[in-house]
Amino acid sequence: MTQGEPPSPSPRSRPTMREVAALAGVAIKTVSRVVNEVPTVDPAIVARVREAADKLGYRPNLTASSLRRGDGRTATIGMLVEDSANPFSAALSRTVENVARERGVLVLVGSLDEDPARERELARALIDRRVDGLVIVPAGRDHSYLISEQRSGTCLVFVDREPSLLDADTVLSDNRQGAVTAVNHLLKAGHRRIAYLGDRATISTAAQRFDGYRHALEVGHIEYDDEIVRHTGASEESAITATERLLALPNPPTALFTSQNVVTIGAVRALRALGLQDTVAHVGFDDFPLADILSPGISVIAQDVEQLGRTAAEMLFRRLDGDRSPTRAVTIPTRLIERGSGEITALAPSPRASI
Amino acid sequence: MTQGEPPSPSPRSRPTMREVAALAGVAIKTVSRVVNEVPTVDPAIVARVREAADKLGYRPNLTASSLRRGDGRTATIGMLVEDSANPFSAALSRTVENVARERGVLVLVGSLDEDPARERELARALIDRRVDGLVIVPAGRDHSYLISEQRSGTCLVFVDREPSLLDADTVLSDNRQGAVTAVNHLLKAGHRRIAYLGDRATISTAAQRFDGYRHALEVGHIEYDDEIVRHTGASEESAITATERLLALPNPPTALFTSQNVVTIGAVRALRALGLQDTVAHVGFDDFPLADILSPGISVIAQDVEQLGRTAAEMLFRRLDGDRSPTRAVTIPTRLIERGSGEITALAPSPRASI
DNA sequence: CGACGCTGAGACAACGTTGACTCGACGGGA
DNA sequence: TCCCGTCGAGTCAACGTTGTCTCAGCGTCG
Repeated sequence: MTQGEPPSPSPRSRPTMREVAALAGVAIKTVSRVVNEVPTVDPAIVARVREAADKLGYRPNLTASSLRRGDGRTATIGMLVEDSANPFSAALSRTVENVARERGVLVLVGSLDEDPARERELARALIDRRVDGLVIVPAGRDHSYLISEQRSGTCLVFVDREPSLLDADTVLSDNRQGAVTAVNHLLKAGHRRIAYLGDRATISTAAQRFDGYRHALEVGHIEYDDEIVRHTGASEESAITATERLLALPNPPTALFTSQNVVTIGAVRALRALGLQDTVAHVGFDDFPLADILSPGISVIAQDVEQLGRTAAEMLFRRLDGDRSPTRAVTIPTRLIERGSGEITALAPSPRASI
Repeated sequence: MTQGEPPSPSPRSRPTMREVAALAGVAIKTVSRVVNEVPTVDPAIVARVREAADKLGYRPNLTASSLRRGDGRTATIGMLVEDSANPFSAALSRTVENVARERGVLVLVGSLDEDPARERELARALIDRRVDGLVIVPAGRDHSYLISEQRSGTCLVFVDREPSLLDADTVLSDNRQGAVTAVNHLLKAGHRRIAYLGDRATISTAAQRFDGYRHALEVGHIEYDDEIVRHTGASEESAITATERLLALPNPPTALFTSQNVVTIGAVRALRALGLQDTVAHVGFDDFPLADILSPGISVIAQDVEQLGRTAAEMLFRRLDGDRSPTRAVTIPTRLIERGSGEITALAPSPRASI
């Protein structure tokens, strides 16, 4: 296990402009000008300063620089997601990172795990580090604590879920319409008994998707039945249990609409464990990796995560560039991807149902 | 699309200690003491300062604070991964985030996309922001550019891949042994013609896994055959193509060892497209979500990502806490997970092979 | 009763950098 | 030839905070 020598016998501290200036025989300010590529410096001096900087391994201190600079910008933004290891959050933050990269901006990422207290803590921690702006997939239902920060000039953009008690730019998927599309798709395949399985109803996206579900049923003249509706949390286990219970009902659903990717995966597992994956139709909200490779492939309402992230990041940077227009709420359309599971047609009433 | 009113008519700047001090009628230093919870302040004054701070929405400026403080710590670390949207990278950075969280440290994440130039740029960008330390999954093969940074006191820990031309703490999976286990598993099922499909051989993990592959063959007295070895990049497309070509050979392999998760997924797709998923045995290196739910389930050599990330983060923080012991290289064992695809036994020479 | 220690708060400088200003040298036009 | 504008480099202070020192007030003890 042991490898090398002590990493650094004397961890001498980082060289500063002062030292570079001394070595190059110029004033600190001249070093500053060279570092910032101010064009009015004699090329010979530029060369001398560069040489001295390289020799010392000088790296500018952006922390000090942003403190002194007029705009106080740190070229860093914060991103708060539900869980950076979850594919949706990961794809979202990666997109934001890509947009930020184009501008030399780095991203501080924090995971909230659906904990409103953690949201506040992390938002504060980011603000204390003076990030230029924040992209937030909120966990909480009260964002008034951000009002003063917003007023102090921190730009905020909400993605995937809307802010509450706060006026801020927002980018959402068209959750309601997506759910309507999903349910209509199942109705078209002849299903009349379509279960809803989703995240906790306090989460705004879940609520919107549920609303779409109910709306589509209503338009389709299907009576709403509480018994086949489950607002489980976003955990595979609870989704599995809920699915098992639904299908064990005396009058079980012939189709499932699952409104979140973890829930969808739980349902997929449960259906396979019961051997019902080719019997019970299933459409999930949110695409997920390998959904196409299962048999049957899982039909989903795919969110355009790339578009969500890119739009949010671009809105943020537009604000940072001085855009003072009224806040906007942008809706990104979703798309039905047919892969098989959603195209299973309704059976004649099952034996169980006819008992 | 349009929503609210202008977000902030006058984006007045953030309150400072000076303003809090003025409002509370005390000296700036006293505010500092209250903020830092120095116990020698009169409770009445503490209350007055707190009130003033709340009223103004004061938030300390960690940027300024870390500049002035003796240790210059920013309570921020950097994490460079291959692609934060890839499940392996995402899980790794999430683990690091969790460890950091316990200490109130935030994580700046950057994706390298296997680009050594980007590695250098991002490492520099992080250092310029004076992160306390760096956890790196390197893309490049020369890390000497970090020597001076290391000497200047920036702590570095490498994960998943080792540093080159630099002595630094390292946490690796036991890649060679994992590959040996995979190949042995296939040998045990009777396979004698086992293809290797992996990432570019310049990547150290890929090289180690390839080495394990060769070693296991040698020990098993199987002659190495260049024809069934492909060092494709880590893209699904190239893995699909490579798999197709391998199986179209006059003497095709009866088993596949894929040495990286994206490559594994590509191979899985290709096998299914060819209808060979129940015929050709397959073990992949790296677990991936839903590997268990496919049919057959994909047998894998699972890395203990949690352990990798946690160990790396803990090593980093130990250094930050002043550990000056020699650098260490820790190896994390891997684990074979049997799910079906790796347990397919060798067939009698296929018709094609006997032509 | 006076010197002394202690406690709690303020004054001041400094962290590394940059904005605003200054100053010397040089060149061109009157 | 002289003055003024220009250009390039330097001086100084300040960003928001904290380490160090100072100092006033008070209680205590010989």
